[in-house]
Amino acid sequence: MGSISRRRSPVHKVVIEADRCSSEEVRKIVSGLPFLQGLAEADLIAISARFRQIGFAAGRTIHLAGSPAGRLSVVAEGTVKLLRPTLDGHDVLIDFLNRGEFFGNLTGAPGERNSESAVAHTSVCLLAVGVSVFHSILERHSSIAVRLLALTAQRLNGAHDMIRLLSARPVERRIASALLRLSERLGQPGTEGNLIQLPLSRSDVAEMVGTTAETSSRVMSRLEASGIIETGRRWVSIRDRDKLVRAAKG
Amino acid sequence: MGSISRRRSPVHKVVIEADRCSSEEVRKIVSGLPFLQGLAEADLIAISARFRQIGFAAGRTIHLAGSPAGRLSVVAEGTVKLLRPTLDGHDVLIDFLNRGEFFGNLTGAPGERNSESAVAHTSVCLLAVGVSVFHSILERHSSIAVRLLALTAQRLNGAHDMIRLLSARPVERRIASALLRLSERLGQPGTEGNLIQLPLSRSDVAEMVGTTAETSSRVMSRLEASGIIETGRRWVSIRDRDKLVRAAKG
DNA sequence: CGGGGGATTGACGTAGCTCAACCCGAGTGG
DNA sequence: CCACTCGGGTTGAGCTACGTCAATCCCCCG
Repeated sequence: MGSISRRRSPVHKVVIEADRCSSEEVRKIVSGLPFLQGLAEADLIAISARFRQIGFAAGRTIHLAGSPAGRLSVVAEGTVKLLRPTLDGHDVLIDFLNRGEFFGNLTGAPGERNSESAVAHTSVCLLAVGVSVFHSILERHSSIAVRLLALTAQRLNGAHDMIRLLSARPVERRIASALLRLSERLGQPGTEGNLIQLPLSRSDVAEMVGTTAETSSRVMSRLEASGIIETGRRWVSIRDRDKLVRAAKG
Repeated sequence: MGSISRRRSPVHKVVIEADRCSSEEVRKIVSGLPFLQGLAEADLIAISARFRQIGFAAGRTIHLAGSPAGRLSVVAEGTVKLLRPTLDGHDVLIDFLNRGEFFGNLTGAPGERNSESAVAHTSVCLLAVGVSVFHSILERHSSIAVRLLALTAQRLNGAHDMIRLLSARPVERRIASALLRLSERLGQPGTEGNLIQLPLSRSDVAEMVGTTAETSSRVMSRLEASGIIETGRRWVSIRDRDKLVRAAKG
């Protein structure tokens, strides 16, 4: 069936030198941010100037849960993952954030603490502002708060979706739902179905749906054997969305 | 051990006639809303006037997931539960909302749809505004958006906590965590430890942590036998928080 | 070429889902 | 005020999904 044996990961690889993003596009990215739409050109330029860029190599920790939330960060390039530590030590993978999505201190309130750890899943470039600066921006341009509110409500919605997903009981249902969710958020239609644009290991999936890497491997092998997905080392592509939806229902 | 045999539920019972809340306190409640703090007296009064009160008897559906999100509602009295329908039909209990908490269309954007069903868990009194009115309030008093943003960020935080909780694996851990969460949000210190101020059945707990009513019953019996909680028909009280925390760790 | 991280696969034991019977307490209607 | 009913809770007996431990393989990268 089809051409399964694609050797290399089809996921586009993000490479950024350790401490720099490509400088030229910063302004463009900032201006393109969803929560800054509708501002006057002059304001946009002023605001852009307040963001600093920071790069992280894949795997580096951006900040730890519990640390003081000193800034708001926006993903300019690459993927960040948010992890929340459990009471018994290890981490739960809460979400992946891609270009344009933000994390850290959303409200501009001083004294907050990060409630999750942020880790560079690929190498990433971030645009960041300190809380106090961000707070003053919010005060000045209140329309931003309205837009941020909408985006945060959307994120809340996504989190509730995750909660729903996690209460499904046969693990296969959880995994199928998780893959659907990811492919909706990050999927790119291509020749071979819908590739999830993100390096995604079995353990990543496991940490997302609350199971073990072994079980996740078994389930995904099964899904692949049924022609529902196509997968390799750290990548997954949806081959038959309808069947995947059916698997998510049970 | 102690006086287990408390016959009647110690949870304070909310009774409201079917279609009305006690009218007098509406203004007071609206003025006390966290996201309206700091407004001028005159504005507060004007805004209060836009809220209408609606009562629901326990068990009635306030709105269904998928229906047009025509208003923002605030809980004035009683408890509302939010349910999200799963792909295979039944519902997942996402959260309980008590006095002062809001649900529905947070952003004032027209055309949105409710992403979860809201059900009166006890009899409730709601204060509601239509989206368009709410939108105009937001436009006019932008500080409200900033506060709403903070509250929504907090809710997002709570949802992420729920996600973490749900990935814990022995069911006992999930249930212990869920009870802790509830008691932090709703607990009231009393003679017999920390009572969760909310009618809470075994199935409620089950729907929250993604298990069955039977298992939840077994686990809670075990917890009671170990002197960790005290529980009866639709109520739960924490007797030994430390041990409960230990149970949540595993 | 060697090392390491990702993935697969097997064997085994148990947590917990399912089905089912049963009890109890609280409303409700006569 | 009693009887009935119904929803909530408990408990038991299987059966299986899946967690655990362990061995092996295979890319990828240095």
